[in-house]
Amino acid sequence: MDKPRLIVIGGPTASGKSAAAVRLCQRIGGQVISSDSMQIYRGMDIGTAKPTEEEMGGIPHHLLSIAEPGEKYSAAAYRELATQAIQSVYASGEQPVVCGGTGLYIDALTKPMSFAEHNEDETLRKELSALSETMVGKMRLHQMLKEIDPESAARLHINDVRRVIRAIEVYRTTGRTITEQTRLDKEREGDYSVVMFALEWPREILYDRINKRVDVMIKNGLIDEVRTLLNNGLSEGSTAMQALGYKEIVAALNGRISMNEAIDDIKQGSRHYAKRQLTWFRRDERVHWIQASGKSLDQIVDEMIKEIESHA
RNA sequence: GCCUCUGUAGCUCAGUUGGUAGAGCAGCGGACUGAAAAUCCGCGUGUCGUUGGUUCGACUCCGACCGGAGGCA
Repeated sequence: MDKPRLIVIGGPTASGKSAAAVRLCQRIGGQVISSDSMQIYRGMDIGTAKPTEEEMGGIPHHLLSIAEPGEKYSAAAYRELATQAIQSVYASGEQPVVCGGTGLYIDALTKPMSFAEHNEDETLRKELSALSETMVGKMRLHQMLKEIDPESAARLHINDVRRVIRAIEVYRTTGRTITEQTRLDKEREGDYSVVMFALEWPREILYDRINKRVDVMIKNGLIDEVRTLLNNGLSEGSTAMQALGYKEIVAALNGRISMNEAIDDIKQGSRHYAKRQLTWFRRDERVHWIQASGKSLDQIVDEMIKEIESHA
Protein backbone atom coordinates (compact mmCIF):
# COMPACT_ATOMS: atom_id res chain seq x y z
CA MET A 1 0.00 0.00 0.00
CA ASP A 2 1.22 3.47 -0.85
CA LYS A 3 2.19 5.72 1.96
CA PRO A 4 -0.14 8.63 2.61
CA ARG A 5 1.03 11.94 1.20
CA LEU A 6 2.18 14.60 3.61
CA ILE A 7 2.93 18.13 2.50
CA VAL A 8 5.43 20.09 4.56
CA ILE A 9 6.27 23.77 4.38
CA GLY A 10 9.42 24.68 6.31
CA GLY A 11 11.98 27.42 5.89
CA PRO A 12 13.13 30.48 7.76
CA THR A 13 11.08 32.73 9.98
CA ALA A 14 9.19 35.57 8.23
CA SER A 15 9.41 33.88 4.84
CA GLY A 16 5.64 33.66 4.44
CA LYS A 17 5.10 30.00 5.30
CA SER A 18 1.80 30.47 7.11
CA ALA A 19 0.11 32.43 4.34
CA ALA A 20 1.32 29.97 1.72
CA ALA A 21 0.02 27.02 3.76
CA VAL A 22 -3.42 28.59 4.13
CA ARG A 23 -3.68 29.39 0.44
CA LEU A 24 -2.52 25.91 -0.50
CA CYS A 25 -5.15 24.39 1.79
CA GLN A 26 -7.84 26.59 0.31
CA ARG A 27 -6.96 25.44 -3.15
CA ILE A 28 -6.45 21.72 -2.64
CA GLY A 29 -8.70 21.11 0.34
CA GLY A 30 -6.34 20.82 3.26
CA GLN A 31 -5.78 21.58 6.91
CA VAL A 32 -2.72 23.00 8.62
CA ILE A 33 -0.69 21.13 11.23
CA SER A 34 1.72 23.54 12.90
CA SER A 35 5.33 22.46 13.39
CA ASP A 36 6.33 25.38 15.54
CA SER A 37 7.76 24.81 18.99
CA MET A 38 6.56 28.10 20.44
CA GLN A 39 3.15 28.60 18.85
CA ILE A 40 1.96 25.63 20.91
CA TYR A 41 1.77 27.89 23.95
CA ARG A 42 -1.39 29.72 24.93
CA GLY A 43 -1.05 33.43 25.49
CA MET A 44 2.01 33.67 23.24
CA ASP A 45 0.43 35.04 20.11
CA ILE A 46 2.04 38.29 19.07
CA GLY A 47 5.68 37.34 19.63
CA THR A 48 5.36 33.95 17.93
CA ALA A 49 3.52 35.46 14.94
CA LYS A 50 0.76 32.97 15.50
CA PRO A 51 -1.78 33.25 12.67
CA THR A 52 -4.85 35.26 13.60
CA GLU A 53 -8.39 34.11 12.93
CA GLU A 54 -8.38 36.25 9.81
CA GLU A 55 -5.04 34.93 8.58
CA MET A 56 -6.29 31.36 8.98
CA GLY A 57 -8.81 32.12 6.26
CA GLY A 58 -11.30 29.53 7.43
CA ILE A 59 -8.76 26.70 7.32
CA PRO A 60 -8.55 24.50 10.44
CA HIS A 61 -5.17 24.77 12.22
CA HIS A 62 -3.92 22.06 14.54
CA LEU A 63 -1.42 22.25 17.40
CA LEU A 64 -1.66 25.97 18.06
CA SER A 65 -2.22 27.11 21.66
CA ILE A 66 -2.47 23.60 23.06
CA ALA A 67 -0.18 23.95 26.06
CA GLU A 68 0.27 26.25 29.02
CA PRO A 69 3.46 28.34 28.82
CA GLY A 70 4.87 26.58 31.87
CA GLU A 71 4.43 23.10 30.43
CA LYS A 72 7.19 20.89 29.15
CA TYR A 73 7.01 19.88 25.57
CA SER A 74 9.27 17.81 23.36
CA ALA A 75 9.85 16.47 19.91
CA ALA A 76 8.36 13.16 21.05
CA ALA A 77 5.23 14.83 22.37
CA TYR A 78 4.99 16.75 19.14
CA ARG A 79 5.25 13.61 17.06
CA GLU A 80 2.50 12.02 19.12
CA LEU A 81 0.07 14.93 18.83
CA ALA A 82 0.87 15.73 15.22
CA THR A 83 0.34 12.12 14.22
CA GLN A 84 -3.11 12.16 15.79
CA ALA A 85 -3.99 15.43 14.10
CA ILE A 86 -2.80 14.16 10.74
CA GLN A 87 -4.89 11.01 11.11
CA SER A 88 -7.97 13.10 11.82
CA VAL A 89 -7.36 15.18 8.70
CA TYR A 90 -6.97 12.08 6.54
CA ALA A 91 -10.17 10.73 8.10
CA SER A 92 -12.01 13.84 6.98
CA GLY A 93 -10.74 13.27 3.47
CA GLU A 94 -8.51 16.30 3.37
CA GLN A 95 -4.81 16.85 2.86
CA PRO A 96 -2.67 17.59 5.92
CA VAL A 97 -0.17 20.42 5.39
CA VAL A 98 2.54 20.64 8.04
CA CYS A 99 3.81 24.18 8.39
CA GLY A 100 6.37 25.61 10.73
CA GLY A 101 10.00 26.49 11.29
CA THR A 102 11.05 23.96 13.89
CA GLY A 103 13.22 21.60 11.87
CA LEU A 104 13.64 19.05 14.64
CA TYR A 105 9.89 18.64 14.95
CA ILE A 106 9.51 18.14 11.22
CA ASP A 107 12.17 15.44 11.32
CA ALA A 108 10.66 13.82 14.40
CA LEU A 109 7.41 13.54 12.48
CA THR A 110 8.60 12.65 9.00
CA LYS A 111 11.65 10.54 9.70
CA PRO A 112 11.65 7.31 11.64
CA MET A 113 12.63 7.99 15.21
CA SER A 114 12.21 5.41 17.85
CA PHE A 115 11.15 7.16 20.97
CA ALA A 116 11.48 4.72 23.83
CA GLU A 117 8.87 4.94 26.58
CA HIS A 118 11.29 6.08 29.16
CA ASN A 119 14.32 7.89 28.00
CA GLU A 120 14.39 11.05 30.03
CA ASP A 121 15.77 11.55 33.48
CA GLU A 122 15.36 15.04 34.92
CA THR A 123 17.38 14.27 38.01
CA LEU A 124 20.33 12.98 36.06
CA ARG A 125 20.07 15.93 33.71
CA LYS A 126 20.20 18.39 36.60
CA GLU A 127 23.11 16.58 38.15
CA LEU A 128 25.11 16.62 34.93
CA SER A 129 24.21 20.26 34.19
CA ALA A 130 25.60 21.26 37.56
CA LEU A 131 28.82 19.58 36.58
CA SER A 132 28.95 21.49 33.30
CA GLU A 133 29.35 24.83 35.06
CA THR A 134 33.13 24.57 35.02
CA MET A 135 35.59 23.79 32.26
CA VAL A 136 36.88 20.82 34.22
CA GLY A 137 33.33 19.57 34.63
CA LYS A 138 32.70 19.88 30.91
CA MET A 139 35.78 17.85 30.19
CA ARG A 140 34.68 15.21 32.66
CA LEU A 141 31.26 15.00 30.98
CA HIS A 142 32.87 14.63 27.60
CA GLN A 143 35.20 11.96 28.98
CA MET A 144 32.21 10.17 30.50
CA LEU A 145 30.54 10.11 27.08
CA LYS A 146 33.72 8.94 25.43
CA GLU A 147 33.71 5.87 27.64
CA ILE A 148 30.14 4.87 26.79
CA ASP A 149 29.82 6.18 23.22
CA PRO A 150 33.11 7.18 21.61
CA GLU A 151 31.46 8.01 18.30
CA SER A 152 29.16 10.61 19.83
CA ALA A 153 32.03 12.01 21.86
CA ALA A 154 34.05 12.46 18.68
CA ARG A 155 31.11 14.13 16.97
CA LEU A 156 30.20 16.51 19.79
CA HIS A 157 32.26 19.49 20.88
CA ILE A 158 33.10 19.68 24.58
CA ASN A 159 31.19 22.94 24.85
CA ASP A 160 28.02 21.49 23.36
CA VAL A 161 26.94 20.60 26.85
CA ARG A 162 23.32 19.95 26.04
CA ARG A 163 24.04 17.27 23.50
CA VAL A 164 26.78 15.68 25.57
CA ILE A 165 24.40 15.44 28.52
CA ARG A 166 21.61 14.17 26.34
CA ALA A 167 23.82 11.44 24.88
CA ILE A 168 24.80 10.28 28.36
CA GLU A 169 21.17 10.43 29.44
CA VAL A 170 20.01 8.25 26.56
CA TYR A 171 22.51 5.56 27.42
CA ARG A 172 21.76 5.65 31.15
CA THR A 173 18.00 5.38 30.65
CA THR A 174 17.81 2.95 27.74
CA GLY A 175 21.06 1.04 27.90
CA ARG A 176 21.60 1.87 24.27
CA THR A 177 23.87 4.59 22.91
CA ILE A 178 22.45 7.45 20.91
CA THR A 179 24.74 6.43 18.05
CA GLU A 180 23.18 2.99 17.91
CA GLN A 181 19.72 4.47 18.23
CA THR A 182 20.32 6.76 15.28
CA ARG A 183 21.78 3.97 13.19
CA LEU A 184 18.72 1.79 13.76
CA ASP A 185 16.39 4.68 12.93
CA LYS A 186 18.15 5.30 9.66
CA GLU A 187 17.53 1.75 8.53
CA ARG A 188 13.78 2.23 8.74
CA GLU A 189 11.44 4.05 6.42
CA GLY A 190 9.26 7.02 7.28
CA ASP A 191 5.49 6.81 7.54
CA TYR A 192 4.66 9.32 4.83
CA SER A 193 5.35 10.19 1.28
CA VAL A 194 6.69 13.67 1.99
CA VAL A 195 6.57 16.61 -0.38
CA MET A 196 8.51 19.41 1.25
CA PHE A 197 8.85 23.09 0.45
CA ALA A 198 10.67 26.13 1.74
CA LEU A 199 10.43 29.71 0.60
CA GLU A 200 13.56 31.49 -0.47
CA TRP A 201 14.26 35.23 -0.45
CA PRO A 202 17.31 37.34 -1.16
CA ARG A 203 18.96 37.70 2.23
CA GLU A 204 18.52 41.48 2.53
CA ILE A 205 14.83 41.21 1.80
CA LEU A 206 14.33 38.44 4.34
CA TYR A 207 16.16 40.48 6.97
CA ASP A 208 14.09 43.50 6.14
CA ARG A 209 10.91 41.47 6.54
CA ILE A 210 12.15 40.25 9.92
CA ASN A 211 13.02 43.74 11.15
CA LYS A 212 9.68 45.12 10.07
CA ARG A 213 7.78 42.25 11.61
CA VAL A 214 9.44 42.87 14.95
CA ASP A 215 8.40 46.52 14.82
CA VAL A 216 4.84 45.44 14.09
CA MET A 217 4.91 43.02 17.02
CA ILE A 218 5.90 45.82 19.37
CA LYS A 219 3.17 48.02 17.97
CA ASN A 220 0.66 45.22 18.38
CA GLY A 221 1.39 44.94 22.09
CA LEU A 222 4.16 42.39 22.54
CA ILE A 223 5.35 44.14 25.70
CA ASP A 224 1.94 43.78 27.32
CA GLU A 225 1.77 40.18 26.22
CA VAL A 226 5.03 39.43 28.03
CA ARG A 227 3.90 41.41 31.08
CA THR A 228 0.72 39.37 31.28
CA LEU A 229 2.64 36.09 31.09
CA LEU A 230 4.89 37.20 33.93
CA ASN A 231 1.94 38.40 36.00
CA ASN A 232 0.40 34.98 35.58
CA GLY A 233 3.41 33.54 37.32
CA LEU A 234 5.40 32.21 34.39
CA SER A 235 8.99 31.83 35.50
CA GLU A 236 11.85 33.39 33.57
CA GLY A 237 13.55 30.06 33.29
CA SER A 238 10.76 28.25 31.50
CA THR A 239 11.16 27.02 27.95
CA ALA A 240 8.50 29.43 26.78
CA MET A 241 10.47 32.38 28.12
CA GLN A 242 13.48 31.34 26.10
CA ALA A 243 11.53 32.25 22.99
CA LEU A 244 12.81 35.02 20.79
CA GLY A 245 11.00 38.22 21.52
CA TYR A 246 10.11 37.14 25.02
CA LYS A 247 13.43 36.74 26.77
CA GLU A 248 14.57 40.13 25.48
CA ILE A 249 11.43 41.95 26.65
CA VAL A 250 11.76 40.28 30.06
CA ALA A 251 15.33 41.56 30.29
CA ALA A 252 14.07 45.08 29.55
CA LEU A 253 11.16 44.86 32.00
CA ASN A 254 13.64 43.82 34.67
CA GLY A 255 15.85 46.77 33.86
CA ARG A 256 18.82 44.83 32.62
CA ILE A 257 18.68 46.53 29.22
CA SER A 258 16.69 49.36 27.70
CA MET A 259 13.57 48.65 25.68
CA ASN A 260 15.28 49.91 22.53
CA GLU A 261 18.16 47.52 23.09
CA ALA A 262 15.65 44.73 23.61
CA ILE A 263 13.99 45.48 20.29
CA ASP A 264 17.36 45.49 18.51
CA ASP A 265 18.26 42.24 20.23
CA ILE A 266 15.03 40.64 19.03
CA LYS A 267 15.74 41.67 15.47
CA GLN A 268 19.26 40.41 15.60
CA GLY A 269 18.27 37.19 17.35
CA SER A 270 15.62 36.61 14.71
CA ARG A 271 18.13 37.16 11.91
CA HIS A 272 20.49 34.67 13.49
CA TYR A 273 17.63 32.26 13.95
CA ALA A 274 16.65 32.57 10.29
CA LYS A 275 20.23 31.72 9.36
CA ARG A 276 20.20 28.60 11.51
CA GLN A 277 16.92 27.57 9.92
CA LEU A 278 18.39 28.07 6.46
CA THR A 279 21.32 25.85 7.38
CA TRP A 280 18.93 23.21 8.67
CA PHE A 281 16.63 23.14 5.65
CA ARG A 282 19.44 23.46 3.11
CA ARG A 283 20.81 20.22 4.46
CA ASP A 284 17.49 18.46 3.91
CA GLU A 285 17.59 17.09 0.40
CA ARG A 286 13.81 16.68 0.34
CA VAL A 287 13.20 20.41 0.24
CA HIS A 288 11.95 22.07 -2.93
CA TRP A 289 13.03 25.70 -2.64
CA ILE A 290 10.62 28.20 -4.07
CA GLN A 291 11.82 31.66 -4.95
CA ALA A 292 9.26 33.92 -3.30
CA SER A 293 10.56 37.36 -4.17
CA GLY A 294 8.38 39.23 -6.63
CA LYS A 295 5.71 36.53 -6.77
CA SER A 296 2.12 36.58 -5.65
CA LEU A 297 0.86 34.08 -3.13
CA ASP A 298 -1.02 32.27 -5.86
CA GLN A 299 2.02 32.06 -8.09
CA ILE A 300 3.95 30.48 -5.23
CA VAL A 301 1.14 28.05 -4.55
CA ASP A 302 0.92 27.26 -8.28
CA GLU A 303 4.50 26.04 -8.13
CA MET A 304 3.75 23.95 -5.08
CA ILE A 305 0.74 22.32 -6.66
CA LYS A 306 2.69 21.55 -9.81
CA GLU A 307 5.36 19.86 -7.74
CA ILE A 308 2.80 17.95 -5.68
CA GLU A 309 1.10 16.66 -8.82
CA SER A 310 4.36 15.48 -10.24
CA HIS A 311 4.76 13.31 -7.16
CA ALA A 312 1.39 11.61 -7.61
C1' G B 1 41.38 82.99 7.93
C1' C B 2 44.55 80.83 11.86
C1' C B 3 45.35 76.88 15.63
C1' U B 4 44.41 71.91 17.52
C1' C B 5 42.50 67.07 16.97
C1' U B 6 40.91 63.50 13.39
C1' G B 7 40.31 60.15 8.70
C1' U B 8 42.44 52.17 9.08
C1' A B 9 36.94 46.26 7.78
C1' G B 10 29.76 47.46 7.04
C1' C B 11 30.10 50.12 12.41
C1' U B 12 33.18 51.51 16.91
C1' C B 13 38.17 51.59 17.34
C1' A B 14 43.73 49.22 18.18
C1' G B 15 48.29 49.41 15.49
C1' U B 16 54.80 49.11 19.39
C1' U B 17 61.63 52.54 17.66
C1' G B 18 59.19 52.31 9.63
C1' G B 19 59.14 45.58 7.61
C1' U B 20 51.92 45.92 3.13
C1' A B 21 47.27 45.41 9.48
C1' G B 22 43.74 43.20 14.16
C1' A B 23 39.90 43.35 18.14
C1' G B 24 34.64 43.78 19.45
C1' C B 25 30.00 44.17 17.15
C1' A B 26 27.63 43.40 12.38
C1' G B 27 28.03 39.77 8.44
C1' C B 28 29.00 34.78 6.30
C1' G B 29 29.37 29.28 6.63
C1' G B 30 28.46 24.76 9.40
C1' A B 31 26.54 21.10 13.16
C1' C B 32 21.96 19.39 15.16
C1' U B 33 17.66 12.42 16.87
C1' G B 34 12.90 13.46 23.52
C1' A B 35 14.78 21.65 26.04
C1' A B 36 15.45 23.24 19.28
C1' A B 37 12.88 30.59 18.79
C1' A B 38 17.33 26.08 22.42
C1' U B 39 22.54 24.51 22.24
C1' C B 40 27.27 24.54 19.89
C1' C B 41 31.52 25.11 16.19
C1' G B 42 34.21 27.76 12.35
C1' C B 43 35.54 32.22 8.94
C1' G B 44 38.50 38.95 8.48
C1' U B 45 35.51 40.37 4.28
C1' G B 46 40.75 46.21 3.76
C1' U B 47 42.93 51.25 -2.69
C1' C B 48 45.08 52.13 5.80
C1' G B 49 41.07 59.79 2.82
C1' U B 50 43.90 61.49 -1.86
C1' U B 51 48.46 62.80 -3.88
C1' G B 52 53.67 63.95 -4.00
C1' G B 53 58.27 63.14 -1.26
C1' U B 54 62.13 60.73 2.18
C1' U B 55 63.51 55.38 2.43
C1' C B 56 65.83 49.04 0.21
C1' G B 57 60.91 49.34 2.42
C1' A B 58 55.59 54.05 4.67
C1' C B 59 49.29 52.73 8.03
C1' U B 60 53.65 54.65 10.59
C1' C B 61 58.07 60.23 8.92
C1' C B 62 57.54 65.17 5.82
C1' G B 63 54.54 68.46 2.31
C1' A B 64 50.11 69.67 -0.29
C1' C B 65 45.09 68.83 -1.07
C1' C B 66 40.07 66.80 0.30
C1' G B 67 36.47 65.48 4.27
C1' G B 68 34.95 65.61 9.70
C1' A B 69 35.14 67.68 15.02
C1' G B 70 36.52 71.50 18.31
C1' G B 71 38.89 76.27 19.58
C1' C B 72 40.42 81.46 18.42
C1' A B 73 38.77 85.20 15.55
